[in-house]
Amino acid sequence: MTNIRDLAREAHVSVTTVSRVLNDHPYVADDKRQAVQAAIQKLGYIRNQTAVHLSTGQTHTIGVMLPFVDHPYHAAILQGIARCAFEEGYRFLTWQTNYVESHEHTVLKALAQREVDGLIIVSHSLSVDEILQYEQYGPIVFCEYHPHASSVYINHYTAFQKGLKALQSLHHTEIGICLGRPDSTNSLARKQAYQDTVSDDARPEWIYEQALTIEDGAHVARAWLNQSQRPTAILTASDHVAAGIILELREQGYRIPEDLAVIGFDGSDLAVVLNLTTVAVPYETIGRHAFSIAISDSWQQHPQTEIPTTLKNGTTASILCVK
Amino acid sequence: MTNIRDLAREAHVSVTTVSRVLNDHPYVADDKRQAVQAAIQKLGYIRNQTAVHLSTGQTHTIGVMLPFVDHPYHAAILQGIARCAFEEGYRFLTWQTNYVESHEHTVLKALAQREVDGLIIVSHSLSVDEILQYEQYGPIVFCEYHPHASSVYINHYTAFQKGLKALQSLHHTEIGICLGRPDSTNSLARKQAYQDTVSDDARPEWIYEQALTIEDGAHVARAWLNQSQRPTAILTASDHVAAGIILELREQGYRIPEDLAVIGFDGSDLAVVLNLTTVAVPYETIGRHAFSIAISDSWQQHPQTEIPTTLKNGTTASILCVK
DNA sequence: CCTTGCCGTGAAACGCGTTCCATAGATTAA
DNA sequence: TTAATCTATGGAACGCGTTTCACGGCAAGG
Repeated sequence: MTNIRDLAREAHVSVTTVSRVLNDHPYVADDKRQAVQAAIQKLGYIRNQTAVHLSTGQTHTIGVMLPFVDHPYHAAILQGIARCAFEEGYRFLTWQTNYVESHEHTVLKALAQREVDGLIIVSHSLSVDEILQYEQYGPIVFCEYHPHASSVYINHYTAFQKGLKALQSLHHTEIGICLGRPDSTNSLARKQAYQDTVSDDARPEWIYEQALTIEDGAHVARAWLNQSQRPTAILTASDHVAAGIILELREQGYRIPEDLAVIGFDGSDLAVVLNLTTVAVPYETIGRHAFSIAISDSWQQHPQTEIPTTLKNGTTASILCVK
Repeated sequence: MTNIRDLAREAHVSVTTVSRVLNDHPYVADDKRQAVQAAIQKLGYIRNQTAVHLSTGQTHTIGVMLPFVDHPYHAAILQGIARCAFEEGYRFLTWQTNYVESHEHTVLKALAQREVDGLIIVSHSLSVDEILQYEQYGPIVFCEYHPHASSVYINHYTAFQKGLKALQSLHHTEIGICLGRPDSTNSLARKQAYQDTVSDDARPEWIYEQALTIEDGAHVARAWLNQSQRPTAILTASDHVAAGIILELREQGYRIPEDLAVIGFDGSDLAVVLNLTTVAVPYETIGRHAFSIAISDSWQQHPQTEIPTTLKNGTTASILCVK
């Protein structure tokens, strides 16, 4: 493997000059520049990026921590990160943690070990304080709302409220909700929105937890079927869950939305094919913003960027469109 | 930032000994080992991975080239790679190329520049020969069949044939197919399977190309509607396209499968919610295999690993299940 | 004519962990 | 008892690009 010292010898210049040519530094005479370029051609030189990384102390790489890469919601954020990273000449490393804390620590350590210049945390189970201890090693940007950290987020409180109010405007008073991991930041905000919005009508047995997948949705549907007092509408925290509920109930001969109105969350392809009413979230935008904060200096101010959501009409909340 | 020389000074040993402690080398006396560990604690030393990479000439990182990260099919492969990478203590970098050749070159250059130890190519538009020129810099594993390269693949010919034969066994003789990028390796194999399997009934106007997304599926449906001679069944190359066709036709008042039988491809969530008959592909398995080949020495023999597919019954090819 | 200041160039240090090689005492095999 | 190993340890080179600093030359400002 030829290196810049070989080039310097070949071109009869110093390594400094070679480095200048490589980095387009202006203070190089034309003849020397050409001599170096000729040497590069002749010896087939290829720059060793690892050496650059060590020398500059930067890897031009951002790490992404997320529980699963194959959930459409995460994939869409990755998409945004990927786009932005490419444009900026950055790379990104993805770590799938499955919400295992030791795995999350591995990721944080990678920042400390300077494997990456910064970290984007899509979702996590470690406490924010614990994570923020690593901020001394580089920027950490959350894709969730955290008041004392850089965060790009959607307001799950108002987003959920949007869904609930839509159901109320369709004269539903008996409304249930589905949540994912019950103690996650997002779930807490959603639960709060539920309690505040339906207030007197809020019922603990109408809060279905641990609902993340299509199968979980089917479980929810069966739980609903077994209840003596059933809500007439359910707002879910993901299109997958909404899909599971709808499929299971249709299977059992129930009609959507006549027997149960359902609203999804995400605005995924599933919502398109099932014509779900859903709270659409621009995940790609979240990824883009998170990335650009991670590579700028602005992260030090812990900027808060709220990304708006929109209610997208389908036919699962009401045959008539929700206005 | 403290480094191993600081540690050596603090612990009154040589840097070599420090390095040995860090790497669990046996030839270190217990007292020295403890002295070093104490120094690590005291000075808060954190290993600089970049220096390790430069020194060892390995990055413990594999690059993944794919056109889009948010397609479920690619996300599932990534999932497999992510799992395997984590288990092996490797990292992976994802590059989204959008099938742009210059972007693909960027990825290949990264291998040459030793940013990654190897490359997994999920899908590409550059020629295989061009890509293989970079094999001198490290392993390159394809997730498609290429006889002269390491590849982990599903046999698109037999997989497609499976779908076609299922339709034939349902007494369809007028069968159309949807393809993605018409000249991709996969499409060529599929086209061949089509021509061989339906032979006399193959019709160029029943080969719908450039069909990749749900919307593309809707286009196909409209094209089908406008044809005077229509196939009675369509085998698609992705569940998205199948979904698009079905939704558009249902919208127009047609019935699936009575008016048109449809079979998808991938075995994605869409297939689940629409109860699609589909050719299920274990993408995660592909990712796992590709990764383990990339980090072993076996790639040099250009191993060929075929991953089997299965036909999954739904209700879009026949009300009765396909046997 | 002298002082700034910019241009062009190179030696050497730097970032930092790994590893080859030499050294020396302690064992074990012969 | 001697030769051959094994254990333990350190110096120094290595991987390789970047950057600081110093220096000579030359043009513009005063």
